[in-house]
Amino acid sequence: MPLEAMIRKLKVSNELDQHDINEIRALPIQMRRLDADAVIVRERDRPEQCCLVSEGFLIRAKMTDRGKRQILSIHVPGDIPDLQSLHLHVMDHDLRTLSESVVGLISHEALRKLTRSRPTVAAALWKESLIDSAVFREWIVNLGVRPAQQRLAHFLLELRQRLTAIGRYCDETFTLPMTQLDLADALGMTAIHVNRVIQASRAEGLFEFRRNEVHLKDLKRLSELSGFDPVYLHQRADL
Amino acid sequence: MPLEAMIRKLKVSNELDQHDINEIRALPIQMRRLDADAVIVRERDRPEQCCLVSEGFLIRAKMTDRGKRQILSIHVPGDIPDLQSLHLHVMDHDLRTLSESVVGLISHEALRKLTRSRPTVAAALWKESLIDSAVFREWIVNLGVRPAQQRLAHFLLELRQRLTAIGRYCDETFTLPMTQLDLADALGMTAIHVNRVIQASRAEGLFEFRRNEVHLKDLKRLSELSGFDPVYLHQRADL
DNA sequence: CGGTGGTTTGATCAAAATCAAGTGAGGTGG
DNA sequence: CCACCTCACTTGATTTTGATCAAACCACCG
Repeated sequence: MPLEAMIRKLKVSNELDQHDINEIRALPIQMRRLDADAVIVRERDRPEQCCLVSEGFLIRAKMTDRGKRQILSIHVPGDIPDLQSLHLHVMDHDLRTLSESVVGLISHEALRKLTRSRPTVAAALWKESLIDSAVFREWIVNLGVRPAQQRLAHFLLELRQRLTAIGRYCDETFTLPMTQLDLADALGMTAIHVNRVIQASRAEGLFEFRRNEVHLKDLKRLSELSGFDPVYLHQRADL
Repeated sequence: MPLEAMIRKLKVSNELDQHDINEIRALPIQMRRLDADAVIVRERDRPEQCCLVSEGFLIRAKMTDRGKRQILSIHVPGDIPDLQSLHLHVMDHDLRTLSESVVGLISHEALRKLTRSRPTVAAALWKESLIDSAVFREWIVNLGVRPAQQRLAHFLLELRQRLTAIGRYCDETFTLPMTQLDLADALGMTAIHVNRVIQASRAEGLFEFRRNEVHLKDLKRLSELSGFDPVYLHQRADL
């Protein structure tokens, strides 16, 4: 049922009619279970299909010539993290699993056929990639101007918002299968510093982060601190 | 002739047939001259048209609640920096001129009509927005992992590459109407530090930057230093 | 001329990186 | 069942990078 997750996700920002939905449901999809930390596509690959997340967490990341890694985004069920490969034929970054995951592979051919036959779906997918872009912009702001603690808080609040939209956030708690080193590579800091920021935040009663579980304890102060404003996620107002 | 610049730009990454090109040429466009540092659209606006750059430089930027500014991207003739507004109705950032500029405004309505009648053009525009996204990703890497001097060098080399594609780079020299403060806001550092990095780079014979003119003196060392690799710009191989 | 915006310099400070050891929990094999 | 291994996390000491503060300087412009 990963296509259901995709439909649900698309509906977060798009209007689709029954016909569109039926055509999406009819997409040929090849399910695949993947271990944690498995490579899905690598920089410079030329994939022939897109990857729809069904279960688990994925990241996109880029390595520099100096051997440093920058995590570019984190992906949750319903996302199609390599949708861009439909038009950009060479990958400019890696796509990997964070945790054990289930993904559905959909061939570019099938997707292209769908976008030709259903312009509304094409527009919805285009829009998804534009939201993806908006998330990158906010990530730039996060790295560029926010100090470490605010940066982490903002990251967590974004994730909270996105997980809420797919019904995977409740009791102010969610799963986040990232090590402190992963967080460091996402937030442009060192693991040691991430650790110190986590401890400081814990001491201040902002949130707990233990064994891949995040528990947000003071949403109000977290959003003041981080300046998180969900406008850039372009979700429908009624969510 | 700003539509010619757009066509030229689209051709950098796309194949368009004569019919497509004719339809693009037929787009109704309203030309406008703008002063330096003029606002085109602001965060939270809901624009009804897109802005095609004809002459000059534009930036996209976001302000935080703390009053800090992060520049997200820089735009040159041929770009449509707010193409995303076609599908994302609320602006999540500002678009302003850097220098005195000429832009062409094209209504969303006309663009939507064009994308419906010419699927190839729709795909080309989608692809442009995906390249935009790829540029954001590299910007994230720049902010996240590269130290100040490499960061600036990378920024300049990207600009060089993009200006070359539109024929505005020659003799290893190009116009860059940014103050050191603008550079600072783009690169996530302070103007003072930008100044020191520029001076150091000048002393090392890497480049000169005076009165809005950049002169690259040692391309080889600049690219080694910055690790610049143009793959992410997704330009056609034959450029 | 004096203002103004941009650049430059120097001195000091703070945030985060780096270096160097730990601890501690879970998993494996003897 | 326990020794031990590994990976993640934690702590402390030290250094570096870049930020902040303060004050010129300089060129262009009205």
